Amino acid sequence: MARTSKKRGKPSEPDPAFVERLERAKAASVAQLLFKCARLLNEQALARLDQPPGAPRIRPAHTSVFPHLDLAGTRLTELARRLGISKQAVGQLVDELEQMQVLERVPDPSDGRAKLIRFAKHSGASLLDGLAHLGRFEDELGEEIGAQRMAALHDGLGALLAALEGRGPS
Amino acid sequence: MARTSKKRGKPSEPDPAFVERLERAKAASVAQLLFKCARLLNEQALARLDQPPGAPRIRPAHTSVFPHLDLAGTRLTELARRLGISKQAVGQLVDELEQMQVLERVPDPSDGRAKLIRFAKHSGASLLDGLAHLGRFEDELGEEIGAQRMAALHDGLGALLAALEGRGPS
DNA sequence: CGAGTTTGTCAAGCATGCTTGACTAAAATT
DNA sequence: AATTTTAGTCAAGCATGCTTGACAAACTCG
Repeated sequence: MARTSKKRGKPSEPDPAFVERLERAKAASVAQLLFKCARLLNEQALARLDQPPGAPRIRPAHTSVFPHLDLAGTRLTELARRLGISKQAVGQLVDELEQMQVLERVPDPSDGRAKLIRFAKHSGASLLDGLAHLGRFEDELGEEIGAQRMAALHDGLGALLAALEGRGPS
Repeated sequence: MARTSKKRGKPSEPDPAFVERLERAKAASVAQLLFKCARLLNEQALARLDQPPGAPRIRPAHTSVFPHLDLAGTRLTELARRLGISKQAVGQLVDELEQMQVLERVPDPSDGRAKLIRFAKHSGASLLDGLAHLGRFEDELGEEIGAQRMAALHDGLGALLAALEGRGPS
């Protein structure tokens, strides 16, 4: 970092309007924080599960499914609608989670075409235990940064999400 | 939702411990909010630029570079270090941004090997203007959810990021 | 019953955002 | 001067998380 270099005459680059635009471009601070946090949070949360390296692992995309699952079971199409992605994409996620015995598909008694997707109530589902453990992770972080801040974060994110959903997709 | 199905004797599935684990697994609320917000924010922010469909576009990964750029220019290796990714990955991002005339590479006068990466002060850089416009997007969202909440969000995310960075990579 | 819709699946493909490995040229170290 | 380190690049590859298209079986409606 030995910036012993030259600055002859001019003080580098004065250009004021340029610098302003530039600072603007750099200033996506909340968005940047959001990204980094999301990335790190996912990363570390999943690292906690320390799953076998070779076998199919639970990946970030999988976790997004859980909050949309009803206890009684939810249809694939409904899941796709809630997640805002294609049925096929959900199907793949469910396939993998089923293989890991985290979820299970049962035929919908009220519709022969449909299947209900729900948590497997399989006793050996240690992965599900691991997932539950992830809730703890959040609690820990809450302790670390303070419950109040965590609550504010929850509130702010909720509002932000509402604002975002309110504009984009229309 | 017409749950006309069978419930003989038992009220569905009483299994209390199971349900608790399950709710835990579903309860990654802050993390889920974080993800959705990050995704939507990126999506909508970039949609604002409405760039030509055929040509190389600015993608989410690009924007993560800007906050780490010094005005005087920053070396690729330093950028890679700050971003926590490989030099090659940064190189590719810079390549693309250079092609779009958003950034430029200039030889580092103090080191013949190195190049300084900085914003192109090219007059026709309408893309940079567009990027600056993204700052406005955040401001707008701030107005929508309230400046106070936005500040709380900023604070909370900062703390969360610090907590996350403090544990993981060690 | 027959037309049309809906549910889930099979298959293939693609954009993104990285990675690792090998290499050149310039600098620093000895 | 010889060796080692550092800066950047070239090339290839891969995991992730989707997509679109086509389809069979089951349901709904006329």
